[in-house]
Amino acid sequence: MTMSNTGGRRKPPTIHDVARVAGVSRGTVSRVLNGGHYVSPAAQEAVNAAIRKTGYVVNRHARSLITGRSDSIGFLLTEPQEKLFEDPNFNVLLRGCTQALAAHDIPLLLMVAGTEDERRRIMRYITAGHVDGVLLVSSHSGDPVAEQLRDAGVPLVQCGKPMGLGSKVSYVAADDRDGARDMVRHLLSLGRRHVGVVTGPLDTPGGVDRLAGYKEVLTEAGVEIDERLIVSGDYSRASGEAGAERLLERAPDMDAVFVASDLMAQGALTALRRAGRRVPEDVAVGGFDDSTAATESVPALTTIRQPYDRISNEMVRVLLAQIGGEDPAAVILPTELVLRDST
Amino acid sequence: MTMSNTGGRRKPPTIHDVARVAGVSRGTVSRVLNGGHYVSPAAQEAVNAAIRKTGYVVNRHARSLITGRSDSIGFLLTEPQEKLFEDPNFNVLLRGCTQALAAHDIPLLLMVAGTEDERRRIMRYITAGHVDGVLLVSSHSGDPVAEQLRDAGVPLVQCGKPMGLGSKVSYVAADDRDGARDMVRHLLSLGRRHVGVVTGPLDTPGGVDRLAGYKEVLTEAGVEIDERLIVSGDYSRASGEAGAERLLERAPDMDAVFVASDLMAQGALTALRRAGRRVPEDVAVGGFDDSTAATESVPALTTIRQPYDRISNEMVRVLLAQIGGEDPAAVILPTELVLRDST
DNA sequence: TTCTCTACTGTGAACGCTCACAGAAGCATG
DNA sequence: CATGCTTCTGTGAGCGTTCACAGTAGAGAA
Repeated sequence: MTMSNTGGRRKPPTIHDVARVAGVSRGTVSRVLNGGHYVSPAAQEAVNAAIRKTGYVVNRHARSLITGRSDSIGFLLTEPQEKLFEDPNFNVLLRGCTQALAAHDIPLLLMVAGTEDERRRIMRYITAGHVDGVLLVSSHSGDPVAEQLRDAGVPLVQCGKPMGLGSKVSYVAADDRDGARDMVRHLLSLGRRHVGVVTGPLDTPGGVDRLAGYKEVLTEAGVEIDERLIVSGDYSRASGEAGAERLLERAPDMDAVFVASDLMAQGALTALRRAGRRVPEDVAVGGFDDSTAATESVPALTTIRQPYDRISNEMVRVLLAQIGGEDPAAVILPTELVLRDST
Repeated sequence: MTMSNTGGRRKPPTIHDVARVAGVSRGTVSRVLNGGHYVSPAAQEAVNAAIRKTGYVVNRHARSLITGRSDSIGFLLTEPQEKLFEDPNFNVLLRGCTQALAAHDIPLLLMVAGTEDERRRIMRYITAGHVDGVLLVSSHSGDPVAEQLRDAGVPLVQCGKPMGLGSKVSYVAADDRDGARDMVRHLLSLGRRHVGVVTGPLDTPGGVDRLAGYKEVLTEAGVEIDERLIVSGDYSRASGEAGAERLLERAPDMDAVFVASDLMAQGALTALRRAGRRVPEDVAVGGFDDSTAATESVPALTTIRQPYDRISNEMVRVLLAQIGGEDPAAVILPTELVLRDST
């Protein structure tokens, strides 16, 4: 007479069971589980065999209860929700972080703070110690969440350079300024001299740095900076379209434009097409990000590749280091010019 | 002389602290926390006040240790990783599930099983009871993961109809067949009679059902089914492009095409443009999904809207019900025809 | 009065693990 | 031979909850 297995989950084996099977004590099993120092090779072996035999998996709740660590980390997105859907980079980042954490056997908790209500609940959850650290993604980068978390003593790494420089918060970012420089240099090298720019939001470091790179290269090349050729956007498709329209209106002789995100560049292409300009013959267009939008556009966008795979890896590395007691760190990664059909 | 706060996190208050402040016992606090039955109004009040005052948040690890529940659920994606980046619907689904779960105060663990190795680790994690249930997204829907989880007694809801009908697995899906019918009827109503189709993968129910809907409407309308007008794709942009190319080659008189995903439809637009066909004048194009790809295309795609917000809500609802002891359930949601510029 | 029933409250035990400590065994040193 | 050191092992306590149980108080019925 055997019990039927169907339906209910059977109770999983505990550290006790493993100890019994291996013929050792709980303590020894625990030591094997946590690095195996001060354990004889024989015991080590016996315990591992018993783990395999019983199919034991550590109960993380019991462990966390005593260690105070949760051995899980939060991926926090504080964005109006449309952003999540619009930004193709987000996926890449999320996937990268999941993978990097999986290598450490650390689960990722996804938290989206769209509304004020969600924000409060999430903050309570985090500060209650239910995650060991937070990977923060938020583009309106004066985000109070970062400071709140830092003040609560929660290890934190932000994606992208934060606004308040004084705040000691770790971050990982691409080199926006240098990327912009590369792109504008490239446009100049094509012989274009009336180079417009649609910037990102100028209350974010990314927006500011990309504009700074643009100005720097023009000055360096002896091209006078023309305020008519500078308009600002907010990284959305629509703002790219509107921005390009305004540029054409103000400076019809524009022969190239650096658009500070691929999504905006897509919008700019639409506006240029509507105005009867050929790309790249009449106007060369340069984007930023190398997102999926860049390859899907017609023509495909010349753009600046942000190394999102490396960014996610670095974010995880820096966060784990910080949880391990190290000081906050800033990492800036190089970008790369990707040539396609729009220039 | 006060201790500095900076740096370390202070120890959070426990249920003991709350009990002391409220002047009641642990048991009473616990009862308030779990629904408040058999608690006097006065005690109720005192406990709530004490919770506010102390800033108490329940320690989920301690709770889980004794209840056996984890009060968290897993969002499992078993896909080759490119899919994650390509599919704009994935974001919508993920966001929807996060939100629906947040309403129940349940954290979502994101798990991506790209490699065989990841798959094994994740299965061990899940079957060890570290999540109470799983939301499964996988397009190659003969996925063994579903059966494995079901056999392990893990509550499970799949997104999209699973292949093996015999397996008693919950799922939530859009009405693919009916959506396809609507689209093809629409194309016929425009006076088109040479309607091609680029199907989804025919080893998936979605692919099969959309094709079935197509055939059904044609037959119903007395239009003979022409095998030259049927090619199959795999939902990727590239396969849509190749598919449309093959259709034009085999049936140059094609005046409409139903493409079983927006992403493929984008590819089809590229192929049609290259072949010198105007859309929608020469060839009307209908997509499927109403993803962001549909509005970003030029021209914007007429498509079939899948109610992803409702799908995610239903997935969560069905999963929680199943965790609560109810039987597996299948939910099929209606689609909607969205008219844009491509037809 | 005495009993029963209901509404409420407190208490000890347990969940599965890690940590600190105590102790044993082996070996070299005084 | 005692002493110290290193390497290894077992044991009790406790992490913060929930749960089952016992118990109290008050109301109504006999």
